[in-house]
Amino acid sequence: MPELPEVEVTRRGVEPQVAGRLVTGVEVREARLRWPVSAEVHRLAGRRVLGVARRGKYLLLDCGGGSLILHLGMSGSLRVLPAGTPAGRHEHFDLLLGDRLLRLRDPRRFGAVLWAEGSPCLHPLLAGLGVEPLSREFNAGALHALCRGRRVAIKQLLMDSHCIVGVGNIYASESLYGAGIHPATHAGRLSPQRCARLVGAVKRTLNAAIRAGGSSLRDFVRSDGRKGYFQYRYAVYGRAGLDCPACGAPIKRIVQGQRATYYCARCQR
DNA sequence: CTGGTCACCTGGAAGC
DNA sequence: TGCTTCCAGGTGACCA
Repeated sequence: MPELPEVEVTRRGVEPQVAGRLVTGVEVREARLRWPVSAEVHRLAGRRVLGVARRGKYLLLDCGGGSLILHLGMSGSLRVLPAGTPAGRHEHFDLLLGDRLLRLRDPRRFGAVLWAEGSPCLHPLLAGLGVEPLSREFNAGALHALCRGRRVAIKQLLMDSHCIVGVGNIYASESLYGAGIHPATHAGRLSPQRCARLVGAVKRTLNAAIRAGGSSLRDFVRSDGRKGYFQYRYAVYGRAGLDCPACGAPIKRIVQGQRATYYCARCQR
């Protein structure tokens, strides 16, 4: 379930384990991910990992002069393990770093392992990305401007990575609940005041999830193998028919853009 | 440009 | 028990 919080939790776990280390090799056991693992990835040996950044749901391993781009898709997770640890099913990629390795497991293979020469932000997949929701640039005015003239449901706009990065299906529902906004509201009809409430709710929701180590519904584990526990804190996601924690009304489930949305019809208007 | 739909892939749970 | 159907964290490509 890697949305921004899971990717950020992964980044924070991975960075101290890999920064400054020399790449001693690469193992690709399955190259058929969302895109074929790019050929340049095999030539990483000899480069040094300088740091680990995040842009939206992408992890960027800065190798100086280029970056390894990792995406966890729907079911991916990254772990740091001792060198030589045998690989299990769905463990498609290892970055070897001397006495340890960084391993990608991704059962559904919607993830990606790509190489970006030079600045990763110029890569076609990253160049068109929207605002980082935890940055100062994501504020009421910015959200209101993004919404202007748009008829899409606000929930779908929140999830549109060309507008705002990192907010996926879980945290979109949770944030709209936090803001008291009905998920089907046309984006262009939100007042500046409601945009301000939504910005606050998104930031609070994402930060709370990061503090909880993310959500572990099925596949996600942190880089040390521990699970996150934000899934126990959901107010609405996956809770159709159960009581709203605030008012007790039954949580509703609708489908928007072929994705499930959960909300409280009493608390969210 | 906008909004809507489809595809990619695997596995777990629910239904019959 | 066994087979079928549905559903799941993402997002680029394609269409009208």
